[in-house]
Amino acid sequence: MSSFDEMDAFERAPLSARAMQARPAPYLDELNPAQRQAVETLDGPVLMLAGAGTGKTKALTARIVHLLNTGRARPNEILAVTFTNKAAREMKMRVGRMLGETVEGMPWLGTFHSICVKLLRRHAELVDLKSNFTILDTDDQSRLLKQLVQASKIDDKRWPARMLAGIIDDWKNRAITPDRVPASDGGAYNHEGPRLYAEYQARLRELNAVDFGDLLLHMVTIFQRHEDMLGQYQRWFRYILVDEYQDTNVAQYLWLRLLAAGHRNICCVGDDDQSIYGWRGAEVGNILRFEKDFPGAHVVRLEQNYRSTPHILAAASGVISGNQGRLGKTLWTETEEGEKVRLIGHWDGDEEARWVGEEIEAMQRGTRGQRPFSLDEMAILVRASHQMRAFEDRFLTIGLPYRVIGGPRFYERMEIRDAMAYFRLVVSPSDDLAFERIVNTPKRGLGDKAQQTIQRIARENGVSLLDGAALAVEQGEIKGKGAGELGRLVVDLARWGRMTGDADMTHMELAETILDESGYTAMWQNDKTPEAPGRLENLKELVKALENFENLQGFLEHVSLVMDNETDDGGAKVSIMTLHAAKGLEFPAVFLPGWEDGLFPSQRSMDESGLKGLEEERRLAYVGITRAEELCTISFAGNRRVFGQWQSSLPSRFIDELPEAHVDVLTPPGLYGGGYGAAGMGVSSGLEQRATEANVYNSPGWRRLQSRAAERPVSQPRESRNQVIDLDAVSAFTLGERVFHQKFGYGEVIGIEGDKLEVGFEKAGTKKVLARFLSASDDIPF
DNA sequence: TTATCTGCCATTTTT
DNA sequence: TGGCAGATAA
Repeated sequence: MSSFDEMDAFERAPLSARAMQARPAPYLDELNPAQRQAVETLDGPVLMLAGAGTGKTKALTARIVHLLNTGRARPNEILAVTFTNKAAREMKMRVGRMLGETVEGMPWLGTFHSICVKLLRRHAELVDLKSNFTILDTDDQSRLLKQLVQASKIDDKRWPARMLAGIIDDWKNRAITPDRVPASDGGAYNHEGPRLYAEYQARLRELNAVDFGDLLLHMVTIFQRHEDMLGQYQRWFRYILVDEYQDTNVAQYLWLRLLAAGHRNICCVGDDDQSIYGWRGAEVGNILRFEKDFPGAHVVRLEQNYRSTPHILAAASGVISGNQGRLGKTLWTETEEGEKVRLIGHWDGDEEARWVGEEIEAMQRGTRGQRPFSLDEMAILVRASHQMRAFEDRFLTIGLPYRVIGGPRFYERMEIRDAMAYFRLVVSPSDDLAFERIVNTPKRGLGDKAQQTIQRIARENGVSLLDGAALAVEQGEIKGKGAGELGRLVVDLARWGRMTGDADMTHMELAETILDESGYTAMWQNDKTPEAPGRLENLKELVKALENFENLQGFLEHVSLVMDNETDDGGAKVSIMTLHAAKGLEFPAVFLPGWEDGLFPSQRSMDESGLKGLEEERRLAYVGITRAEELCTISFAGNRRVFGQWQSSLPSRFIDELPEAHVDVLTPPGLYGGGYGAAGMGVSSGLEQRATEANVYNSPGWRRLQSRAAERPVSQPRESRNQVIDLDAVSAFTLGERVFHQKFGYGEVIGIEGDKLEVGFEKAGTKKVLARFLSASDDIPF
């Protein structure tokens, strides 16, 4: 700065620019203009509307790095919240990588829940808890509720406890404490809901426990009641970043608003089009309302997509444009056109699975005209997990390696919870829920009656169940072999408890000792059910996982919040998962099966939530399509076995919403198409036939479908459909038959091996082709 | 107390 | 059709 003028310019430049002159910011060069704006607008409220695949995480991490680099905040002054541990981990990793070697910890980068645990442990006394409270998982929660329900003499047949659990969760999601249950909700759970909620909360306090919902709710309560403390945190967290804002529920929203109320330096990132957790309490309204909540907010749209081809984006946009009240984004891309979204109809669900299996194999070999895809690059995304079975069955029979993503988490497995209950009891002997879980596991001859006795004695003496058990044994209230076993358990637990302080023993060794001496390991070793070996394996995993922690306490502290199972046992596999589980992931090739009305969009969604439900389903469709990078294949089946019963169904209404110009129909018209109707007499259809080559299929099932289609109310016209049910062509050919192939032309069948045929083509020579790519040549009438 | 049976009921799921 | 929970029988 030699001249005055330069000095002046420097003074007038935004603070960030000045700071950047001091420090190089190479990470900014890698951003597109929108991303850069989102990163550089540091002060005041910012809403980053990030469409699918637009580099949201990149922008978010760059923003954190920028805050640090410009000296706006120290690492511990940034509050960055995510929903999942995975997202938190990834962000941590990327921030570290961007910053280079010197990675200072970001103590307040984590999930809503983990951050709230940290805060709540500090201030537990403000909600009548001790700072070593336990966090109940859903299983503990429902057992507790069941006890309360039964104690209230409520018919838990008609009013299942899990229903109550749902209602209470819902209240907690909406930040409603027992004293504030709105009158309109008073009738919940046979009018007992509000009372039981209060009882449940009281019971949790007695147990010094919280459930997941409480973590947020308690913090909101504390902040609302203690302004001074809120003020401290408002000053402490100078910048707030929120990922997946469209998934926040009311409690999370309030929590954020309270914390941001002072400086309003809050940056929320999200995509209203990807809000798919409404049923879990997420409020799309939060993101739609952002500009009202934070007047003067900068809204930045990330619209350049780096993931998918134009056809895929266009298809996704076409579908999502059917939704009302969107903030609106127009995704665009520079990538080359690629293939259109493929659409194919199948006769039934089994046929669909078979086709997908073959298609995957073909794509793997690269014989479908595309580049070869590795199995890791392909995924099947379904609406409901029961759809997975058809694929699993099929893939098992053809020996196609696959992996199912989702399903029960590691720590949700029975053996893991049992083992953890032992650990819990060793660490905190007054953990009654843990005691209940394992008193009779393994079987110790302590049935209902014995357990009731323990409960009674514990209550009479005002002590924990474990102490009650000790008394019961002393007083001879428990008889028979149970008495000896129970006495031994009590003594053992106390002994293991003393061993936690033993310097000669690692906590892993202790854990093993507990599992062995309690007889728990032996229980599974003696179990001859097929899953027993797997459970023993899981227990080993559990002990191994302990390595990462200082001691048992430390492990238990974190495990309920941050343990997930990512057992990647090498080898390329096709992924199968639900659409929900796929959010945030991407694959070069994606299969979206089961696009049938009732299944997807799900009838239940529409029944329960009407238009709102339908729109969420549509967002789910949007999420599904936008997972695909190069090739997206949508399919449906005309018949499906539902709960063992065959049902025919109509293609999903979302299929109608796909823009025709970006869709390649792999099956010919006929079913709903004008003109071809019931007069059908064709026998086979080739998959490669295009829409222009009409074909009809003649069978009872086909006719059933047609009549169903005809019955459809006029209010929902479904005209000029472009797809037809495919049929299994395998058996349709005989040696010497004259056939037609889309690519190779006419030829004669000279050999049959299962579903593969050897065909001598007139022009292309002898080839081995899949039967389904052939049609009897006489049946190409049009 | 434990083993077997019957009958019910079936989305999406993170923490 | 199948998985699970509660009821029943041994």
